[in-house]
Amino acid sequence: MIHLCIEEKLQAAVRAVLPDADASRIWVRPCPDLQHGDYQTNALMALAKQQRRNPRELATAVVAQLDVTPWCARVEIAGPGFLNFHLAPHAINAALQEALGTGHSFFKKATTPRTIVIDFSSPNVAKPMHVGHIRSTILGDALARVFRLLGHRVITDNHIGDWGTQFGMLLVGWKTLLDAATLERDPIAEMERLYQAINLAAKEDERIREQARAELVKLQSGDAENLGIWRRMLELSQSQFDNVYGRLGIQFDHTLGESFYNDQLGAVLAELARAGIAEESDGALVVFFRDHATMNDNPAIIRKSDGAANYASTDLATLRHRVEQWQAQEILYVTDGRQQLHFQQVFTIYQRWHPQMTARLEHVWFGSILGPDGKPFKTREGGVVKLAALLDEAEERALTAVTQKNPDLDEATRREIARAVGLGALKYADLSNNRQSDYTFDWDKMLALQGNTAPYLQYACTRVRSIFRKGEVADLSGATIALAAPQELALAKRLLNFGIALETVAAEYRPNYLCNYLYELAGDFTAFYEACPVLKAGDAERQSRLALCKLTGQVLHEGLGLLGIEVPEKM
RNA sequence: GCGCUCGUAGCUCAGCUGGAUAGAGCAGCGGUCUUCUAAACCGCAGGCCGUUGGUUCGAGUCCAACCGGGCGCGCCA
Repeated sequence: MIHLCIEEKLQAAVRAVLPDADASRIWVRPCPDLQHGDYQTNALMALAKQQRRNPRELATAVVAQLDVTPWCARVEIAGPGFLNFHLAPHAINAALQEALGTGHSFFKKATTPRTIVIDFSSPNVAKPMHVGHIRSTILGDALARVFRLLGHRVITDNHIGDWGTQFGMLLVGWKTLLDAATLERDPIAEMERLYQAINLAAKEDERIREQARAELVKLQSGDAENLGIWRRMLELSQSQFDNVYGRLGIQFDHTLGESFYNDQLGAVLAELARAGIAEESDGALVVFFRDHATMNDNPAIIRKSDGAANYASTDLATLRHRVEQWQAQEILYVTDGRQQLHFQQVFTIYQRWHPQMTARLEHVWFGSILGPDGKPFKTREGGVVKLAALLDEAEERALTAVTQKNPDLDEATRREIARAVGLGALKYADLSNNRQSDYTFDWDKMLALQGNTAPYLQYACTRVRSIFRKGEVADLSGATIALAAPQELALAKRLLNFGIALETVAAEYRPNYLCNYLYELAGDFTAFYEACPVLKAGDAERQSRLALCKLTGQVLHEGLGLLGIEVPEKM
């Protein structure tokens, strides 16, 4: 948090020099090259440009007002107007010692906590969860964890697809083709089979299509039998969801699916029509964006011409619920990038509907997962990759690797390690990419112990733990830290920047910044580990190095935890 | 046609309000285990950052045009 202290002083100095300027965006970041210093700001150059001043002169004036004595040994003006801050050794030591004593890891809680709703995962009832749900699920969970740690009030909501036209088909299938034994054994597979069979039959046979429509109408009008079947399908699906989320270590505060908003839709649509926001067009209720720069050609249908609501109307009702009932100040929708237009429309409609609304709405979108051929990821047979099967394979592959490496461990231990490593690898592969990029799914790459992978980071953790297992280490909370070797200094300075990584994740909803940080930290630790013996060092040095190990383990563990990744004791 | 997005090393990817010599991993080449886990580590080599213009003291990053890929665009979600 030293950087925040420096930043605060720097901003104060800028205000002293330029009272009218906006100093809030004058940030301090780690120097990309430690040759130049530990922290730098390049923001004075931008400010100088804006103020039409000479950048070096401005920098000189700011430095004259700047007092960072407790933290910095010196401050330099460099190049066209960079400010480079060189940390004072005792400040680094003090920060590390404080973290050792408190167990608190180099970040600061938000001074003004926000209420943040995060909408993610959103699987469909009666269908298997598949690879298409994984990015949303993992990204949403990681973001929720980061915002919680930073002190925000986070509400996670699983907006499941539990209503809609597919239930007409499913009901017909349930009533005519249901195999009770299969349903007992594998309910999701059976429901999927019913849906596919009826769908196929309906393509050939108009009567089946008519039957499905009739069953849907009955369901929607509250028919007891159909509602009962629907509830049963919901229960069966929920236990599948619970199973997958249990394996992934994910919990939701709410699971308010589409059906939850059914009885609000009529009123929502009526309000939008009455307010003149929506209008009839070809029998549907539609919102136009006639004076909008890019959406003037893309109207949004909020009620179909057959009178049924669709996902736009449900999303509007959902949004209202989150703003009004939960007092959300920020709502994140973690979905596929293909829904950008949809959310732009929903957000715009809602702004027209509730112009006084101040909540920040963000579509936190992500790209596709591609197979080795560069096309959307499928099974060898060209089918959808089911999520449960994907988790199984991750664990199996990790088990093979662990067994090769450590054949002496008993099977239960190896399976437990494989679980953490396999699922960790799967999650990390997703999180370590820029979420907006498409990424190529590759088992070997994600499970590799070299490179920016979960196993590499977990391995670094086990090396730390191994030291403590062998070392019989006493309490380190009062240890004196002295940093001599360059690897010790580099590691120590990296530790200080954990909070910056968290800040950038939160600012841009991008967990890959945390991944990059952890990878760099693990790299620094490895360099230290290679160069600096810990247990064999002399007393004072041993204490200091053990302290570094402890803090590294603490930050790695906490960081991986934020990504939903567990750390095995051995691997 | 309109819109979104991507184009960085042979491959897979990073690149944080525009900033200092563009970074990793794999693959390639060469090294390191009587020493805290060598599925580890170190070194070498590898780049007109799609093209062309523009803005700027400074552009992989911003703007425009073009080339090439992916995706979206009235009753699926």
